[in-house]
Amino acid sequence: MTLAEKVYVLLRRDIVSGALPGGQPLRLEPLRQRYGAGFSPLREALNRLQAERLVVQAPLRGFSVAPISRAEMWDAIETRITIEVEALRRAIARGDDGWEARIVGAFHALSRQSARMGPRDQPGGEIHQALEARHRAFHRALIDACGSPRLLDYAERLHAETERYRLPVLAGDGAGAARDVPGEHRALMEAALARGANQAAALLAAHYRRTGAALEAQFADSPAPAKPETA
Amino acid sequence: MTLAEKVYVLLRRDIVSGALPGGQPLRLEPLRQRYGAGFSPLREALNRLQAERLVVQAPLRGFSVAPISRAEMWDAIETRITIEVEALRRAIARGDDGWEARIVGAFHALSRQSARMGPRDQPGGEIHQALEARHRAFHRALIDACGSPRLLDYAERLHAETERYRLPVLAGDGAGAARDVPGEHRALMEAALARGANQAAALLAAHYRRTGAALEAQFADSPAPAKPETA
DNA sequence: TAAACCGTGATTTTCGAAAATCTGATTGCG
DNA sequence: CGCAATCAGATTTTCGAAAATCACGGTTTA
Repeated sequence: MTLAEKVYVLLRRDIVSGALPGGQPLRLEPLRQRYGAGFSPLREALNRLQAERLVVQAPLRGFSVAPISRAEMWDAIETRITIEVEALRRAIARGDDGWEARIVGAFHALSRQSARMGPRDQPGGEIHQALEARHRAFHRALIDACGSPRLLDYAERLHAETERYRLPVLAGDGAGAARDVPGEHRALMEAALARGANQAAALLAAHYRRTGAALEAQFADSPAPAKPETA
Repeated sequence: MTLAEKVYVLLRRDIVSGALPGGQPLRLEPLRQRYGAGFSPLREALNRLQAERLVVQAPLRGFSVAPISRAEMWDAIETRITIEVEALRRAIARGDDGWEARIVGAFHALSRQSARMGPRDQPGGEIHQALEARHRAFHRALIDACGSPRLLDYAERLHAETERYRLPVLAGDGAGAARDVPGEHRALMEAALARGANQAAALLAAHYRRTGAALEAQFADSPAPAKPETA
């Protein structure tokens, strides 16, 4: 693995996790020290991330982390729904026994790790990171049999974009208020295994929209959503 | 505009037009002479193109133009249909008078340039390039009011990917055999203006699938689609 | 006073050399 | 004779310096 690729992975993780918050300028000298790489691999990684909408570049004024906003969050979520619903429909139409088995397996692993999470586990901790990995693996397993490398690619990118809004919020406490996420996952799995395309699609869309609604709180204060009146 | 960005635009054009054919290794020293740039801007451009699926990188073995194949072509086309149909539905739901006006205008400009094309115009010539630009502008105008920067982004990328299969074929003669492309465009425009979402979606999908079918001929010989039998 | 002009320092961008790695052919050995 | 090890040339990747550009504060001028 080349150094440029390592830096790409690290930078991506730091942006998605929120360690590098939206809008933050990415000056090259500090990045050089942080990631122990020269200008070339750094700039290569930044250019790749720019193509993924995680970084923006202002010519001759450098890079910065792509800003976040309510509108951007919803666009990422709704686009993700468009992509993943289509992929899910195709997977339901094409998936074989192996596809079903991997869904069941991924759901089981997710449930186990979910049970392992205590209320005192850090959002960045090892237990939680494993949970995130299995959550991602479950959603990926659902659409894995869709047969389209591009849909899977876009799904992966939109996953990263939406995680930028979810992961930092987990630090707060009242995140999953009155919501049965494992139940949603189970219903989704059962609809997929029963080949109920319409129902699975509706469940998947509702799942992501509910997450989005729960994440709206973080925008409650400054970047106003509605029309300005007095100020 | 930085040098890296210029190189990106040039490289992209050369790949989409087929001047750099699929699979061709992109050695850095020749690229350096061809585009008059050092390693850094070249590699930055290549990294961006890699994220757009126009270039592939083998670590420590350099870059090459993303290979083309029947399967890749259809994946690009079907993904494009998924994206643009969704964007078109949203545009039809949201578009205002300005959206309608831009569609009518783009269609008019496209028709004019289409009439201007004689049978002796080169595929790379100025007249034909203007036609391509207006064709692209028309399809873009249809979905411009969708309100989603990501859908428009993906549509743009998939447009580039599919053009890789269409542009080189235009050099041959029997391309648009027995096909009324302007008529398809007109029907599409009329369905969009009439806010017939389902019909417009069907017309758009058929439009792209028909193009794909016409482009299948180029794979007739060597990269076989079905199972190999004797050889 | 306000606006335009110009240094100065910081930052990005680009360059070409140096280091690291791969490819292919040759040699040596069992 | 076959196969592993080795070497030379080609290529990619990385580095840090040099060039280009920007931001900003001070100065001059109308």
